[in-house]
Amino acid sequence: MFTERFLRNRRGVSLEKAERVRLEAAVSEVRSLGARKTMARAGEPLHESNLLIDGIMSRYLDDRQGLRQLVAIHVPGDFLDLHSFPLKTLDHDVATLTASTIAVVPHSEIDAISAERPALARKLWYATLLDAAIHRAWLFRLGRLDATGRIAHFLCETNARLFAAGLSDGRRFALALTQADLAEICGLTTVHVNRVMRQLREEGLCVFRASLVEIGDLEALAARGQFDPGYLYIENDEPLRTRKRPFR
Amino acid sequence: MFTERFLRNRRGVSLEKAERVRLEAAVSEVRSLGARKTMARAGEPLHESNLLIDGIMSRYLDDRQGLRQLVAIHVPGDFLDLHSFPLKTLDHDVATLTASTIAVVPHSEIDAISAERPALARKLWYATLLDAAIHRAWLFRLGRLDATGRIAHFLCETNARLFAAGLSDGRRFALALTQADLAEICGLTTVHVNRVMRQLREEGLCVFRASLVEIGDLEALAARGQFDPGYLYIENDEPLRTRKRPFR
DNA sequence: CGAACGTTTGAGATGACTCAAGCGTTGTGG
DNA sequence: CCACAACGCTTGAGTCATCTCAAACGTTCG
Repeated sequence: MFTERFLRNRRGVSLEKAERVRLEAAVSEVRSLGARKTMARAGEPLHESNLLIDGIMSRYLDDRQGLRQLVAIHVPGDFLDLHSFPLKTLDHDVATLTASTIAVVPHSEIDAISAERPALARKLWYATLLDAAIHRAWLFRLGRLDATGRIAHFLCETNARLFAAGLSDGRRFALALTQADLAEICGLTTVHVNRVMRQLREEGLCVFRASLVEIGDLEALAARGQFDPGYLYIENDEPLRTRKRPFR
Repeated sequence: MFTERFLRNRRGVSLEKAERVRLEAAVSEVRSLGARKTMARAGEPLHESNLLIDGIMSRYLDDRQGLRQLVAIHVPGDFLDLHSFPLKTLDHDVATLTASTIAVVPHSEIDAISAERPALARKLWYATLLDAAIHRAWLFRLGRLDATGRIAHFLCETNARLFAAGLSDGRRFALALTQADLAEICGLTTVHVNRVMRQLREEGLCVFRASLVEIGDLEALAARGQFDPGYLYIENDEPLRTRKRPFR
């Protein structure tokens, strides 16, 4: 039940019944966190990892003026900071964006799992590498796309991830982020995010209002953000696939 | 001998003698590759991973106009595309930048290792998460730093990584990249990279000429790029540490 | 009702880009 | 051994995307 969305709809790693039972048994506690709360800080030694059950969380790095760069967001089903199991400490901070519920898994349990069940351990490894693949897509976004492309790419990605988790129908989903959050994700200013959102709205590509994203033209939005869902390793991703179109 | 530099000087994961022997035994072949050769393409099913022994390699994503964004570079000691073991296919291309030598490790061997030696398997996992930590630093670089900061940050990072591998004295190292490579790494144009390099040279922070990087003022360079080596998990990183200074 | 927060819009500044051209070095074939 | 092509580096001039600063408006919540 806690693990219902974990690795859901990912190619080649569907969890067997026994594995799911084992993972459920590893949960020591369920916690609720308010919106905008820090959960872990860079450098702290950690002894547990957390499965996100509900809510949106973020991982970020601060610059020397106190501005943030988000390096990841997490949606329900993600195994948060599983990275801290091999690494022991994190290189970044983790915080909630919206109010969230997490299932706590002590590292000692993951230890036990990796000795008992190499196949399940490999699926946990896979989950962390999916995060790395998403990091790479974010690098592409920041390095090669203009402001409109970055927002378009992010919205397509989030649509796809929520679709895999069963939280988007492929066109429409709840997302309680502010324009300032989008700015910290896309390396832009809030003001400019606002102008881009207006443009996307006026062109009919996407409307983001009252914590609801409605994609008007997925094909055009994906083209604008040069988005291809391949890196998310989603099984049955037909509703997300679009014809590749030339840029602009 | 192939694994001499693998995880060298990383906190908490020094390889035991027996582990090193096991890993050496897993190498099926050693290959040489010329400069600028593609080694693996996105989407291809892979059945082996490679330990980089000598040379510089890159991982990149193409945009729709054929421009590249590099998402990682690899230096000797890195386990290239170990990601492909859990993921089966990669989401990006891998290519040499300079002529390189690699030790091939079949996935079947990694499979055997993860059943036989959970502790060593966890060190392999750790190595892939180090890549992810570096991705996050690159995200910070692209999202929050200006052109000069990006180049400064990249040069500090590369200095630190080569230092860990025993290939930099902490101030001076060989690096056979072109300004066009730096542009693809930092999300800039070649022309602008050239202007930034001149500026760094004129300010005495760093000279990059004839495939040799000489850092004139590491403290100032690190401050300019807001670089802190923590995310590289390097043991005995004193020569790399600098006082944190306000930006600019 | 007022404070806090998020969104929206305008005007002007600027960092990085584009286009264009020249220079130096290296490697190769005649 | 020279000529020339290929490549990488360098510089200039003009343009444009995004930022900064500033202010106003709407909504929510206590």
